[in-house]
Amino acid sequence: MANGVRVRFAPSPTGDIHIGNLRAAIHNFLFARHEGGKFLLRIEDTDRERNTPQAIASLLDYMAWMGLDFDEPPVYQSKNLAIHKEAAERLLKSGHAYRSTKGAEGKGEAIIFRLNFDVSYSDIVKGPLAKSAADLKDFVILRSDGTPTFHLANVVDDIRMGITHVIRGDDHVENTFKHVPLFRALGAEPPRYAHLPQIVNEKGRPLSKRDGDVNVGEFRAKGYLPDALFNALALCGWSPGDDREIMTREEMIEAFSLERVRPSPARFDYRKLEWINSQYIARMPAERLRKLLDAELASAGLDAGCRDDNWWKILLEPVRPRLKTLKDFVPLVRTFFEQPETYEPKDVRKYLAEGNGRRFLEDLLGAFGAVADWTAQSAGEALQKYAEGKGLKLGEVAQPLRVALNGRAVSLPMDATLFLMGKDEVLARIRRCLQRTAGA
RNA sequence: GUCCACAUCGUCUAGCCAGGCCUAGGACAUCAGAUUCUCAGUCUGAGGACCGGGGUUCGAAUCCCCGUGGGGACACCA
Repeated sequence: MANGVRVRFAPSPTGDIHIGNLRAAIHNFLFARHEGGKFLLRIEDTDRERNTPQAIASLLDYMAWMGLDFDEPPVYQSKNLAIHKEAAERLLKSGHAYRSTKGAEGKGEAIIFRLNFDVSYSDIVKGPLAKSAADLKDFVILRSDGTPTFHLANVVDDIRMGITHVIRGDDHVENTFKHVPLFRALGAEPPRYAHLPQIVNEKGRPLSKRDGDVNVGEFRAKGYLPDALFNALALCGWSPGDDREIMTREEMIEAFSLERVRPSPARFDYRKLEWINSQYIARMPAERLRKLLDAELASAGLDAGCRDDNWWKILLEPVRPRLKTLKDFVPLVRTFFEQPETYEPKDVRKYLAEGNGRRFLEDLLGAFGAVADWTAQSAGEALQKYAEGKGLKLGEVAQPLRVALNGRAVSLPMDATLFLMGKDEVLARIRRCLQRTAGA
């Protein structure tokens, strides 16, 4: 099924990947995989000042993080400079271009491509597009300093790489009227084009850095999973045509087609990404999740070294549905590593000062103390039995206990909390709370 | 200003190309109810859209025209 499809993602490495570009990369990837073709990477590193080695390393790192595996070694555009120049000279000889100093302000002669004829092409997502000679004008392909412009470099490299489909943002639609004739003048058949709609912000304008959260790095830092981001971005401008939204990569590959990409701009839905992320967390294998969460603890300076498999097993179940992102984890479990610094006054008043909360806590000291084998089940049962014995609803004792253990009336379910905290710690915290809130 | 596309719930979209199956489907978000030891989650339900105007047609969200709106492109940037 190798039908010769070759596509490329051609970012200029400026340190981080904008989600608009990332979406283009994803669609290129999906298309290549769907067609059984090749997905290539070309690093457009001709701007030497901005394109540092670290920027390139970070680009490669993000590609790997997203699982955007390319099929051939990356092509570095900066290495093709001589070839670009040679192409410009060939166009000069063939009469497609000419030398001129126009608009250069004394910089010397540049090579200009002659564009004085009608151009048309058929875009896979936008349909047939045409421009008449009157609306087109000659353009520079080789600057007076001998360096190629984007248009020349882009086209020459695409020819060299055997690119069959160019899938990119639709801010390039107009450029294509330059690129198509360039391909022909260089004796090559132009590739098929698919221009992806822009991703816009709240105001309908293209996403810019000022909007915040536009770079992959920011999403990674905020605890989003690469697969969730991939899924959300794949759905940006594209849909499988049925009602599926959460899809595995294989399902997306299977369903993907450029014909189904919408031509109109799309706002990126951050809330939906959040939801998608929570879905991925909910479905993720426990082993992987544990590894990721362990890293979260480490970066928060919390040592989980002494926690065993069972501890994690008990923890994961109630934690999963509470995570929208990985960053929600530490606040949920900090209480298992550190005593509460303060007791929420509102909760103290409601659950300890006003009712019989303090009495319950004192009783619980005994009830818990009597539990020999401390598990989530046994600790939970002790609590339940105590409540039943008093003719109380579980909540009536659970809430005061929450305040004593966590400093506030919100926590994971009590059975898990009791176990995860450990018997000694539970008893110690109850005593401490009784002391600190005495007379409150 | 010129040229080019675009326009369905608050948002992302299905439907449009091949007009009737659309009293316009799904998802996120919102609201309500249920479950419940808190918070989440889950389940059930509700509200919510074819930009406007003309045409074509027995019939238009779907085809055509005009208008409007927001956008893109007009560099010796990429």
